[in-house]
Amino acid sequence: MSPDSTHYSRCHNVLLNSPFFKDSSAEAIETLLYSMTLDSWNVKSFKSGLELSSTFHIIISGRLKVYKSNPDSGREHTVFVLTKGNVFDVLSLLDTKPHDVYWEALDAMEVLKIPMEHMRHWINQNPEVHKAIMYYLGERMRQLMDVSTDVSLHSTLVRLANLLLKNVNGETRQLELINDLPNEEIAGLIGTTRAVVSRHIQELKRSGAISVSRKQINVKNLELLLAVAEEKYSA
Amino acid sequence: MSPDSTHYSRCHNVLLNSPFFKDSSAEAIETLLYSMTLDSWNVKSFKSGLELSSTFHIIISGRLKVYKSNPDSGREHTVFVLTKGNVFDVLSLLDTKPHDVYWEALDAMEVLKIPMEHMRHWINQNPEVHKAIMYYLGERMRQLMDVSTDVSLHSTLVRLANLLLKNVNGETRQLELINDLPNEEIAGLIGTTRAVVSRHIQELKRSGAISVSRKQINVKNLELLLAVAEEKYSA
DNA sequence: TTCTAAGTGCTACCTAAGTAGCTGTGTCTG
DNA sequence: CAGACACAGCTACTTAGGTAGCACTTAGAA
Repeated sequence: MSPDSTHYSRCHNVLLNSPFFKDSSAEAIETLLYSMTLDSWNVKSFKSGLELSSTFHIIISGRLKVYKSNPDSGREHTVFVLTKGNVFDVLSLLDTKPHDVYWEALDAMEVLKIPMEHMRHWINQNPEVHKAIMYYLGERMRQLMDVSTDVSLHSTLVRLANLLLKNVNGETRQLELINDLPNEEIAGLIGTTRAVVSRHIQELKRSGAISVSRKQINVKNLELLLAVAEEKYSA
Repeated sequence: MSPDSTHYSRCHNVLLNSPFFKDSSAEAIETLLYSMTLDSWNVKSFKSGLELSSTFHIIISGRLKVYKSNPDSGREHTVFVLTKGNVFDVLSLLDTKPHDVYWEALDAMEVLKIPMEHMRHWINQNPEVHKAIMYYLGERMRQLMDVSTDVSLHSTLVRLANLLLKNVNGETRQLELINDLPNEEIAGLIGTTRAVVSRHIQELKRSGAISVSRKQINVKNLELLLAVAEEKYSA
């Protein structure tokens, strides 16, 4: 991407604010940006592990879900929702082992891409980024630990309440990142099915914790939602 | 630990073979070993996140389970079983955020310990280890991804079969790492309860896939077990 | 050796969660 | 503007998995 592209400053900004590039020098980032290409993906674009093992990506805009699926039952479980400044696939960067994870765009997206080998080379040239990368991996691992035990330790109602709490902005009380997702996607996020989510949303609505309109959940009573999440209140 | 300790060569060997120290020079490892202390832990020793955030550990012998628990229900879910050459807590190494995970020794253990700050300093002095650390983290993340979706995508029977398959030695057909664990611990590993594990073990026994004696499972029919794991056979 | 605790196997029961299917409604597209 | 989809809500039903409790066995400590 050339510095005189109309998108350049926007992309540059995303990189500067990305936790992944926290310790990178401005020069290093500019060098990197120079060898990257901006790409547009439609909503619901689908990628599998194989396709992404040879190209490294950085999200400029839009959301991407990372999920595993069981082809027999058709069930899906979303592990992450990645957004602006996040990178993928970080595992393919570390080694070349295969990886049975799928990716799907939740919105129309803009991504910067670069051949995996270029990225590895850039990292070797800029060893000061190792620290930020490890920090980034730590953050991801922390999230994964939570996801991994969530399903067996908590009921679906509690998981739903926790999902809402994790994504509600303390100030504005607005849902972020997972707003405007259909029930089906919410189900994937907490490892259950559409019907069950719908059922629990009704419960939370009836108890006054939330209000609902099409593809939109509003948190009405944060304390109540907290009580549900802590298994103190059974809705 | 001084080089003339009776345990020195054994510890030295573990470090040399640890994936975490793969890229470290012999000198660097010796320097590190010099400022570490060997400690013995009893079976069932229990540590919480707080205690381990200020000291870094390497396992010399014995197994350690890393788990999360729900104090209300008493349920536990084991995320990892760490063994010789593994290190903990790797997350506390990367940042200082708290971490609600628990550790418990499955056997009597020997661990090498060193203050977290010392370890961080040693890593800074030996940047060539960054690569091995990232690789190690990648491996852990891969495992976590599997754990995280396992519970919602597969039935307990399938998870049990998978657990056995993952830990069976292809050559000897012996269970490794998780052998001699009581049903209760196996339950924790697949995110369910003792009674359910017992039930499914009976099923697998009846179908001829495994044979069982006290705290011991033997794989009898690998193909059958594979069929169960792939949801082709319902036992 | 005896006694206790830990571990397993099993019965009977309960319920949260999953399945199937239908209706009405809002939204996008041709 | 019309038709097709996508989505939410709801009913009725099924079932895997969780709970409780007890008897028997084995291992290890006293």
